[in-house]
Amino acid sequence: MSIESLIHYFNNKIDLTPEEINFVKTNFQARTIKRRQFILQEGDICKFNTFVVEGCLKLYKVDEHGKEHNLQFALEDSWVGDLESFYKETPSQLYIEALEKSTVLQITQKKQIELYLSYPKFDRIFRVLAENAMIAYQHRVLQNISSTAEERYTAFLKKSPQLLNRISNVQIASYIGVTPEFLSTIRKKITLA
Amino acid sequence: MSIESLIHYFNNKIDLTPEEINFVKTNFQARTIKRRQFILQEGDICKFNTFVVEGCLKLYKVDEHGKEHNLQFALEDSWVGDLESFYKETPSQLYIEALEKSTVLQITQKKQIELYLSYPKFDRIFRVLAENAMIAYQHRVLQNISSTAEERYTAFLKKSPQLLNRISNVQIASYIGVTPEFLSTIRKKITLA
DNA sequence: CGCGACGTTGATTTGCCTCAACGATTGTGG
DNA sequence: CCACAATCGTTGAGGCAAATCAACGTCGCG
Repeated sequence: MSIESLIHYFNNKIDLTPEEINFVKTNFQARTIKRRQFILQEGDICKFNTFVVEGCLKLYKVDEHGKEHNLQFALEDSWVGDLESFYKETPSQLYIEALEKSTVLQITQKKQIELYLSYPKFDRIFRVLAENAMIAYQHRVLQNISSTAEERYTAFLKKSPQLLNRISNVQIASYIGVTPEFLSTIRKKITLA
Repeated sequence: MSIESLIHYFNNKIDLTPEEINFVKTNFQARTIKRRQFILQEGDICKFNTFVVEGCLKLYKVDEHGKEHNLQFALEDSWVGDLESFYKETPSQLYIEALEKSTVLQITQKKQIELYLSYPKFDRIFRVLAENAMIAYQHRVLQNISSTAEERYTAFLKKSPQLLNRISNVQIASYIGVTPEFLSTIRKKITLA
């Protein structure tokens, strides 16, 4: 059962009581997502907070010219969602789409709030998660401001070498903020050097 | 007393008990910072989480060419610190410097942890703060990837018009990720249009 | 008063984009 | 399971947004 991996994930951070385990088991819903299937589209309200058990999804925005800009790749044991839309119940500006066939566990906003109110331990767990995500985005802002595309690409490779085999260069280009064509010239330059 | 503004700030989110108020009063330390004074420098461990009562500070990085890149302006009723360095007790890569004479309230890492352990309410408060900060940085990453410098500047003006009178264009340029020279040509173009 | 930070302008350079084209992979429907 | 379509990765020519470098007047602060 995929729910076991979520229990295991939480226990790795702070041990859960039987009662908490029970709440998690009854309020997270398993779901399988096909490749190219969406679990969130622009204009929709983000109904779920999503934990990835297996597979890979991307969180991205489509700009006014129709171009996609990747904010996040969500792999095994990570969370994905548009938190702003999720908590405030406002229309999302983002998309979440599966890059591979994936299995996920989802909780509704109501139940997520109930989780916090009933078991404050989860305030702590999700506080730490949010802090770490914030720190990661800070690094990314600094990198976008201060580094060249080549530096961003090599930093990406260093930080996420596992993704190289799983994700196309088109997706990586969109994540680091360059066109696929220019990423190609970067890659050529690197292999020559 | 400046501590009252912090109590008020917390009460605006979730009402504090007398005991919690007492903990806050005894564990946050007031401090005044002169203009151009640092409360964090690269290489140091970030010893404090800082609440700004009055004034304005900037959080920034200096790159290998000696250029500054602003991550955050911290005004009244906001928090500033290098959370990564603060929690992990690792050397910081960032600077925090006062842009104006400021008064702040600071808590040490030990006491911040104690705050969470003794009063889980603060896990919730800081979870929400971290989530909101994360969302703001997501927007900034998307903007850096998908918008021109002119769009970033007008978005900045729209979101933070109060800052125009308080902060030099050099600082704003560093925040939106352009050179002061180019910001100047952007501003000229806008006033003409 | 004088010095350093600021804001601006202009000339030149460069990093990256756009558009177009092509072979190689991948995926999929019949 | 094959054939065709779609996506991917690459290359090249040309163009634009923004950086760099240099210079200069202004202002606020010490």
